Amino acid sequence: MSLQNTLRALSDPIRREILGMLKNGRMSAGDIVSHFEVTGASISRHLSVLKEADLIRDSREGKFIFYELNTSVLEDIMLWITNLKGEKEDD
Amino acid sequence: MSLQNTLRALSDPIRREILGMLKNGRMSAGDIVSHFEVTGASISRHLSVLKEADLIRDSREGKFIFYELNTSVLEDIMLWITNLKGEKEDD
DNA sequence: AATACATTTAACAATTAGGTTAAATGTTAA
DNA sequence: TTAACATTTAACCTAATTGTTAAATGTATT
Repeated sequence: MSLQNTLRALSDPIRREILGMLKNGRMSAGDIVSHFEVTGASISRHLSVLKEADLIRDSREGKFIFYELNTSVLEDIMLWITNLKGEKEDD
Repeated sequence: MSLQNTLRALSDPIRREILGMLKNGRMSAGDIVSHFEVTGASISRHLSVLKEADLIRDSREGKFIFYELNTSVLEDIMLWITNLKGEKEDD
């Protein structure tokens, strides 16, 4: 919801890896968990951080909760960086 | 030196503000400190985090240490984000 | 060499973050 | 409605982060 949230969410390697996995399509929480060594509870909290940052969206389907990537907030980071570099390329 | 370091460095609002200040040119540590409410020691550690991340460079000139922005590592973040969004725009 | 100034480093306290296990919630199916 | 499964939430622990003050370092000036 804010640049702060987004950057904080991206500052953890597990969370970045989750985003990378979701690039190939949506996955259930369980499928995501199975790619890591840490517990489901731990991944669940990572997912909630990503969700708070609006980097992912979730939707329940029966027993499963599916997560999918939402890249729109990444635009803000791009803008911030571009601006820092001197807004040479952006309008 | 790594995406991890860079993103971690950017995840703190004071550090981002420091970078924003340096956009307008180099500044001494003391000048940077005077823009914040926190102590010099605290800013000094923020500066060292930014330096470890290679986001700033320092050079001593007499009593002063000047800091300047180094935007080159931001490229890596741009690439990572672009790739996550589907590498539609990059090569 | 002694003092003063600019900045960093050390030592410590408070807060935040990330991990674990156990309990709770939501959903499906018997 | 009970049992089983998928996931989250709670309680707790440890490690990392951020801030403070005090001491240390590096440079300039007298």
